[in-house]
Amino acid sequence: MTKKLNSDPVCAVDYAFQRIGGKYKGRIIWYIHSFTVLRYGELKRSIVGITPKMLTQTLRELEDDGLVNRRVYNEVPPKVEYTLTESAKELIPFIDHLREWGDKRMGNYKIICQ
Amino acid sequence: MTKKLNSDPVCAVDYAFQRIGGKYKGRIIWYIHSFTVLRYGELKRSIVGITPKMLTQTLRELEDDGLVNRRVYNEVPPKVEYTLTESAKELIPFIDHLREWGDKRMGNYKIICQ
DNA sequence: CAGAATCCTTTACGATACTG
DNA sequence: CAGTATCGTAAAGGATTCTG
Repeated sequence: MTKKLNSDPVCAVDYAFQRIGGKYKGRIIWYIHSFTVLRYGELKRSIVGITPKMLTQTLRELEDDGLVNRRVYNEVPPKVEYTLTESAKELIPFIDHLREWGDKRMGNYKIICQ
Repeated sequence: MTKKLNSDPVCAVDYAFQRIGGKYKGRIIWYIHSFTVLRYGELKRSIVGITPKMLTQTLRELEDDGLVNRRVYNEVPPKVEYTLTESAKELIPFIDHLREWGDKRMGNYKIICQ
């Protein structure tokens, strides 16, 4: 199973934050957007330090919420590609805004991302 | 003490989400923005179900992160007002966009907020 | 390669009572 | 009114091992 239900959202802001909150969701969406399409292993290498469990779990939640598409190729070795849905793409301009906002204020933390 | 350090953000997106994540931050920012200025008790009544502990803790984190101003009047009974900083105001278009996005997709949950 | 399974730790959050 | 303090629960996240 993917995850416990979040507590019911009490408003749209709340609802939205529940979908894209969590430790990795913002980054995952941003990375997939940056590369248009990413395989599981590529994501794994991009999100430094994430465990396979968390990556899978987070991707499933995003899929369940209609934010990412999961495409499985029937090959050996296996190949799975992740892309953003149209719904998720609507979020990009403002995740970008958020990124700039964060960038301006990060100061010390200057580990590069993306 | 207000809170444990979040794990170090690894990029600007991450950094930003850490500042405005959590169960109540989005809503608190949104409410203060809607009313321009809110007292502690008014916030308490707006954020239905929040405990004083969580409200205080969340407000302190927002203050520490430079997102809200806390103004204390030296009166009896006490009076404390919260407003958004310029930095937080930059986030409003983003949160508004997010709110619209959430609103479009909420479906069932139609408890009104604001 | 792309994960699933299991177990465990940490952190967020909640209930309740009290105070200047 | 605007908080603190203490204690407890639940959810999020991590480590490690295994598999089709």
